[in-house]
Amino acid sequence: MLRQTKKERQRLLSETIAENPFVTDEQLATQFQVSVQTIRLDRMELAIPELRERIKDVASKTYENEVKSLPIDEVIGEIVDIELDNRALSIFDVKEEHVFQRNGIARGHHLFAQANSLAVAVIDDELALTVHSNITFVKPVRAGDRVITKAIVVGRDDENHRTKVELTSTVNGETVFVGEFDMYRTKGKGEQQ
Amino acid sequence: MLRQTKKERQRLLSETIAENPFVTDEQLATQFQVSVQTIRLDRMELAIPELRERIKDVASKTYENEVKSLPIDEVIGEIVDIELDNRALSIFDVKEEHVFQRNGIARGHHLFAQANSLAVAVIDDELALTVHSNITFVKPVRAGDRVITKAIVVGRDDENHRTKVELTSTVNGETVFVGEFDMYRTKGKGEQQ
DNA sequence: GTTGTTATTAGCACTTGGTACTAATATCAG
DNA sequence: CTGATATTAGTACCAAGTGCTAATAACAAC
Repeated sequence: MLRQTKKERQRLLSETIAENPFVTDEQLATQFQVSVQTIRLDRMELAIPELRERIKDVASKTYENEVKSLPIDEVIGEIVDIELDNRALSIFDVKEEHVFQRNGIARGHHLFAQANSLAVAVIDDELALTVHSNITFVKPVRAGDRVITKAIVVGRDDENHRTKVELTSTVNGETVFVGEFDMYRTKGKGEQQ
Repeated sequence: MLRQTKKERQRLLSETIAENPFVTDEQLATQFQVSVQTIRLDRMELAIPELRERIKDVASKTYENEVKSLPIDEVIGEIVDIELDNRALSIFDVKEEHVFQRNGIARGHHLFAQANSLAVAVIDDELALTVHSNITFVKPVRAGDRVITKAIVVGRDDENHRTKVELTSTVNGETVFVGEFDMYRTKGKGEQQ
């Protein structure tokens, strides 16, 4: 072969373009010391679109995201059972939009959101805020999984307006997430910040 | 004047392009019922670049803050500065949809999401997952607040694929959130490419 | 009405970064 | 040496423009 095998060049070409989609065929031709036509043949074989299309793709991806801001709304997960100041249960179906594209594992903050929502909901008070929490992601959760989260109120200190809630999330009976939440509540004694 | 004053058309033109930078002069000409040349004169007077430049701008904005371990679109808040495996900074503007209607205080999981996203992003690895975290909501955050979150990688244990990241969020210089995140990463020592 | 000014439209050459296609040449393997 | 594969060259064409000149059109003022 010449300077480099075709295969090797195409491998590097893919990488180069992935790293910097803004590169033109001409620049690539110079870089790999081949003709522009060769680069074009390579792109065709590798099904890599032309510069403008690549840029457009990058741009439209950003644009979609800027518009939608955040998909987390009111309560994450559906509360199916609740006994105020005692315990609560919610269900959250993990979908494609909740997972990392790269590895299909649910982003931690969605599991946290479900737990946090439930911790807030279980407090029988007008105002409940999370003050502190200690959480562990035990096992990866994937799209299609149904996460069942259980909140149990384990302690209450009205002196300091605090309530402690323990959260456990499971998928098919297996624990995937555990957390301890310290919640602030107004009721009990007076003021608020 | 004709159908519309020049001023009014140019005002709408700016708006239209701001809303959708992907529109061509021809489409604009049809929309405003004028010739393509008029649109071009308008763009020139308003100093609005051509379609391709606009798209390139949008694309490069995202690409500037390129993150190896994670496409930027999966991050809550905008990453404004990053030094992989060292530190990162993101900005998140709290809006009405992020707060409790009842008291106007931001829901904890939004702050967590920003912190968690940033903790994932700062890891220079293909796969980064939150394993454990200990967080404290120091002070309530409200709609309109601009939350600046800083992530600092404080420790790394490649034996166990773990990296510890410290997160601090501030609003107007005041700390509102702190957290310690234990992250899992695939690549251990010497496995960097 | 005629004149002046601004606004609009038309047309042409040229640019970038390509596609699509054909044809020639180079390189290597058996 | 021959055939397959790889590479290069060259042409016509496209989108979405820029830059330029020139012709109209619309309206306002005198």
